[in-house]
Amino acid sequence: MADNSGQSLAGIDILKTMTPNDREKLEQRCTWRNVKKQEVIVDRQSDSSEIYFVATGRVRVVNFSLSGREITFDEMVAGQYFGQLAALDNQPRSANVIAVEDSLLASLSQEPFKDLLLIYPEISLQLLVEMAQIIRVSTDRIMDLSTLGANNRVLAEILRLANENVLDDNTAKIEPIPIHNDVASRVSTTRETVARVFSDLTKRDLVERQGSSLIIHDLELLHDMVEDFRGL
Amino acid sequence: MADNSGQSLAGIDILKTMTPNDREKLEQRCTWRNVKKQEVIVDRQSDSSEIYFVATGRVRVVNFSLSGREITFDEMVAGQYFGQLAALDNQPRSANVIAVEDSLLASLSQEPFKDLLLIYPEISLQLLVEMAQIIRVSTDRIMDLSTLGANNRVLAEILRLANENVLDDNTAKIEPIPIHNDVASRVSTTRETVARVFSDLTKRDLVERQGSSLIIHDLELLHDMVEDFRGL
DNA sequence: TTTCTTTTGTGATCGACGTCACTGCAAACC
DNA sequence: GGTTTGCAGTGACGTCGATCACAAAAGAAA
Repeated sequence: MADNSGQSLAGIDILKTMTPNDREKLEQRCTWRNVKKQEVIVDRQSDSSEIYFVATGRVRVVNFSLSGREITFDEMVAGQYFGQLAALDNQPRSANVIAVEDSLLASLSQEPFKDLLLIYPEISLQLLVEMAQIIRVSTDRIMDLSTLGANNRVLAEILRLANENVLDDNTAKIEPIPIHNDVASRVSTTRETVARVFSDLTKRDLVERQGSSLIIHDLELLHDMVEDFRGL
Repeated sequence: MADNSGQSLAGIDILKTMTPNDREKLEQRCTWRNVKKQEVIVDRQSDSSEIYFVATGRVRVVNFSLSGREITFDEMVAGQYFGQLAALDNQPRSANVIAVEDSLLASLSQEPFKDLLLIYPEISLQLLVEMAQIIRVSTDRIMDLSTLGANNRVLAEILRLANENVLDDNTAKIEPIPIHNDVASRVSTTRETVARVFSDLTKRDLVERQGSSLIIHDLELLHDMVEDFRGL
């Protein structure tokens, strides 16, 4: 007996312009799949080409070097999608996607996806805008990797996290404190380096641990620290 | 008296599905501009939002760190386009674009460009595919920067150049020999490092200079050298 | 030719950071 | 309770490659 609970695309942002009717039809055409934490959803170099919608949960887009080093590209949460590259150009998958939480996914084959783009030009346009954003983020990351040292990339990442939750004008809260290893894999360094930066910031009272969250005391100073190093 | 010679969009690949009639109308709506070698065409952080088509010539997409280090992202030649990110999402320019040769450019404002996308869904689709390719290249570059040392990134770049002009199965020709500084700026290292790698390869007879071109003697071995280092 | 300018080749130095190797916690599980 | 597993913190060491500093070629221009 199939459990159809929650198999809705209503929460998928990029599909929001669809008529409820069309959306229900699309729900039928999708393959629904529950994945467990840690489960591999798509494998780099494989030649599948569906696009996936995240109904619930959270997935991570990562690659590994042959030496086993993990490089994180992005995380998609409920309402978002991934796998659009192969769905568009039919080339092998450019990265792995792994569930970081138990998740419910809907996958749609390449052909109906492309049909959808032709029927709904607004979806094409939104997809273009969101892919433009991905390119911008990648560009920034390439700049960071090319011009900043490992310590400063960690600082820059802390700054990015802090800016998502600014308190008053010069302090911010990061919650929960991210796992060092995850930070390392997002800025291409080692967990040791991340640990050293955190511990240095704490010693200099720029940052303070409060339970499960991290308070940044001087956002501007942190910003200047990154900028200065960019300049040197 | 305006010189309209060559002001045609006929050679622009992404516009090839347009009717000749529509294309001529589009040519009228474009702003045409001759730029000289070295001239700056778009400036990072500026808030212009046109898309540019390269009628003739060659341009380079680059950024600079505050310290003056140059990072090259891409080069567009006659028939290609650039500036689509800002045209799509209206955010500030993500990079600078500089002419590397005297070039003839057509620029089209955001609004008529977006209209074009709605009238010609095929253009939207091709744009999506080409932006997917940009993301793939960026992803690979992030992987290279994260997992390879500077020397091996240079090797990887030589390999990429070599694969564009393979002779028999295991040798290739690179012509003209690229300027070390340009290579350095494409793989985020210094010209000194590039010079050392080239001179090392020459000493080991893996590579040979013949006039203005570079012969790669053992493509496979070169490939393995990069792979090995990826693995370590 | 001579004189600039651009590009290349190479040695010496030195600091950042990846790696290895432990220790110390804390949470989870039996 | 004890034991296991995952995460965090920190020292010691070695090395890769950026930087500085010239010198030599090779083109361009005069």
